[in-house]
Amino acid sequence: MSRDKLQKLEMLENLSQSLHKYGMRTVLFQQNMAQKMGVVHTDLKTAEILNETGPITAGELSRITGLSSGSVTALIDRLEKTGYVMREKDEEDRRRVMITPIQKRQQQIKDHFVSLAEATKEACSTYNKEELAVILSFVEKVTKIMDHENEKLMVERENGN
Amino acid sequence: MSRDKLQKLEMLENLSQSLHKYGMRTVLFQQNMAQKMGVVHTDLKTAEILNETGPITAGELSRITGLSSGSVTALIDRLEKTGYVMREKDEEDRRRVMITPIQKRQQQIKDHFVSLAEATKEACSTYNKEELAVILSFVEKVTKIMDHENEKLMVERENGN
DNA sequence: AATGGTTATCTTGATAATCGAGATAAAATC
DNA sequence: GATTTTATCTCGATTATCAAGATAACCATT
Repeated sequence: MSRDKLQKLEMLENLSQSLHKYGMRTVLFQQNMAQKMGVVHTDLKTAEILNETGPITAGELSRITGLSSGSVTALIDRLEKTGYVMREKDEEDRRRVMITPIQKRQQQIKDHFVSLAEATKEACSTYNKEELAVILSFVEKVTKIMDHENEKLMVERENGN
Repeated sequence: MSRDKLQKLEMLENLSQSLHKYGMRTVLFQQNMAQKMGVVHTDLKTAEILNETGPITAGELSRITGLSSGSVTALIDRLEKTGYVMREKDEEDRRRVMITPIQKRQQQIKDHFVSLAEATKEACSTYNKEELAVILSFVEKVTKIMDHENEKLMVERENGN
């Protein structure tokens, strides 16, 4: 293998490890933030999921979070009580319960992430447009990979470990 | 503001949001993985912390994880029982208990992340060395930011919310 | 329209992770 | 040497989660 190729492999390995470290910090950050907001880690996680997906059913929430149906019911109870979401019966299929995020509360959550977002934008402002385009493509790429890996794990779980 | 500048600001905002989405998926991934491995989310998180820090005291673990001292004791009990760590009395300060990760088990954890790491490296192999250098610098940059934000949250917590 | 089977959510009792306050013991400070 | 602080552990209470079963709506077949 060429010297150039080896160098690149090394960089890829380096990148993979750095990304892993970053991921760990993200997990810690979310947990710290939940604690600051006075909610359980699961609750913040769920609010964030709903923020991205919009209204979904309890079943979908169960699948995404990996919680049992019973836990999801309790989870929704908590989120409803604290005003983050509301239950809405689906008129199409009346067994279904749609979980709808409440805008006002969602905004309050986002406010907590402002500091992080600003720091990120600030730090990345040193990159020029071409570099930013590369970085953005990278983040979107690894996001897709995460989606794929998560899908694999969810399917495994459904087929009984 | 110039048209160019506006475009860049938009890209930065876009990047920040994409990164947030990626973070959410990382959190879900770790939770899914913990479930697959049959351990509590906290336990995997702790094992990963120890993997990076090396041996630390119970107190430091309490600070990093945000758990109470009582919970940390129980946490270490679980990790010790399942062979992930061992307690070691610090001879310098005999109140202290050092938590030392056990290599063999740590490796077993890493094995679970191989699929993700390979997929990441594969996907990023399309970038050339210059691009990879930019991306790597970016990841290291946002990791530092996360460290800083986490430190802020930990200090807030210690000063009673 | 009746039946049986599947799907979606909720209910309930049990388990266990976490908290919080207090106990113990070692170190640091005066 | 006495007091205060620090580090961990112990233990009872709380609560998030699970697992299994109940309920109710949908769907397909007859």
